[in-house]
Amino acid sequence: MVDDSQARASAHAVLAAVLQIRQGRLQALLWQRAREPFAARWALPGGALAADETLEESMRRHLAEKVDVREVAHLEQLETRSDPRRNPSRRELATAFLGLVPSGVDPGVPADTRWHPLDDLPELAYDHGEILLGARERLRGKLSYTNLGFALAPPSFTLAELRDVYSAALGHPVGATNLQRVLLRRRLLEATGERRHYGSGGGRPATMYRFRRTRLEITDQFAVLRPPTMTS
Amino acid sequence: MVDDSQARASAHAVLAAVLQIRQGRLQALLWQRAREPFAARWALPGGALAADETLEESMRRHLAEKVDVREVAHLEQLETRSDPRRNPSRRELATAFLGLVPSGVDPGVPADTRWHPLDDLPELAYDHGEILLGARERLRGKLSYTNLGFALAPPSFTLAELRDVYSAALGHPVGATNLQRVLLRRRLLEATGERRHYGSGGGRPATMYRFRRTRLEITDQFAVLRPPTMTS
DNA sequence: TCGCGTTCTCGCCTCACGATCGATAACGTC
DNA sequence: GACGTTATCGATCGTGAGGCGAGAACGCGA
Repeated sequence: MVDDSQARASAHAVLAAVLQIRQGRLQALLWQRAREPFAARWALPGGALAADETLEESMRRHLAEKVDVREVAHLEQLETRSDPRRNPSRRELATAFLGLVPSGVDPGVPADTRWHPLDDLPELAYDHGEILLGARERLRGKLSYTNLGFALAPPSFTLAELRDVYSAALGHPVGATNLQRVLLRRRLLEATGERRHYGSGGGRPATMYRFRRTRLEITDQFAVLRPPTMTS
Repeated sequence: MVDDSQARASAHAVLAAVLQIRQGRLQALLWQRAREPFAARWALPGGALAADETLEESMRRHLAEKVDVREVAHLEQLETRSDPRRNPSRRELATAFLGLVPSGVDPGVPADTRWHPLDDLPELAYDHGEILLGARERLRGKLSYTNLGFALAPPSFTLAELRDVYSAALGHPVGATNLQRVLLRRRLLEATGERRHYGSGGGRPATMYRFRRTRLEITDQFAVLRPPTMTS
């Protein structure tokens, strides 16, 4: 155990914005505080950094108390918050993370923990509200120029399902036709060979796809000022 | 003063990758360590976080020891490094920053401090080499979809000069024609009304431009999966 | 003053890519 | 087997980036 003076002095916390598409909406994992400060307010999962771990190790350790960490398909560091007054009781830095859980799974969570849609949030503890909105912006940006979709989509899916995932995450309608062409041209998707129905009624069965790679990759060099086209 | 146990326990540092285009090359501000560990190695400017300041305030305070901070046109937080072994002498977290100095000015620096081209670096202390390369990647990305060029370019410039700035920062040739069209279409540049010569000999004088805004702005919504075009 | 080299500026063309729409394919259901 | 439903694909359009070359605007020297 660390003694109290060390714990107070080191005071570095990790916080996760864990996001998942649930019921067609982008939702975040929050838990309700029991004690002061901010008793009864909702907060991001997290906790104190220990002496011998990296920030990411610490984040996974604390997340494990709330969800099955194996369900988290992507974890990435965001901003480190440092306002001396962000925690009223004591000076504390906090490094935020973005965690993504694929759609479809429903990890068991403790009694004090619940999913909340990002477009209908309660008031949050500390600066967690800002962190959450920042995490959503990061997600939206990276969905467009990386293969990050793999972390939100189920292991395999029809294009209609994938369209709904992207649409919920981005917050605006997305054309399925276009989504297919873009992701196929970038070679992000491959057909599994199976087919399945989307809705209840009949109709042509959709071919199922999966993401080829499940690690983050940059897939779109930014348009402007690209190096001279070297056509092979 | 903080006592030793607190200083050891809190051990959070800030580090800046300060970049500028000098002699047509992207260069970083480094200082040469006098003491162990890593004596005689080159290192990023920075220092310890104090108890009552934010990370950015701390970063500006420490930077002031190396350069005139008023010359730093942009300062933005990067990754927080947390490997327990990154500092061999003691556990220390470090939050990295990206700082940009406009081309043209030559801030006075202390005797132990010098500019080094990023494509010809010495071996650096700690993990500062990785930080520096990460900072360059961030810069290159943001140059393409924001107005960040303002922080590297002089207050006013010809298009040929601006092309050289972008070319040095991006590491590949950039067409002046195209650069003009892109930046004008995005309304990032405006003509100052003056004209000036670029090289030594004669030639048509170039019109001078400046950036309209000197705060970071996103200027290019990512291409993919854009919301439906709402033509006004 | 008149050419001449130099540098910048602008317009035209091409190409790649996103967006949209309509036609066709592949099912369930009655 | 006809019909509604859903998925898929191709054709087309618009837009923006890249490339090239003609002309514009200078300095300089004969």
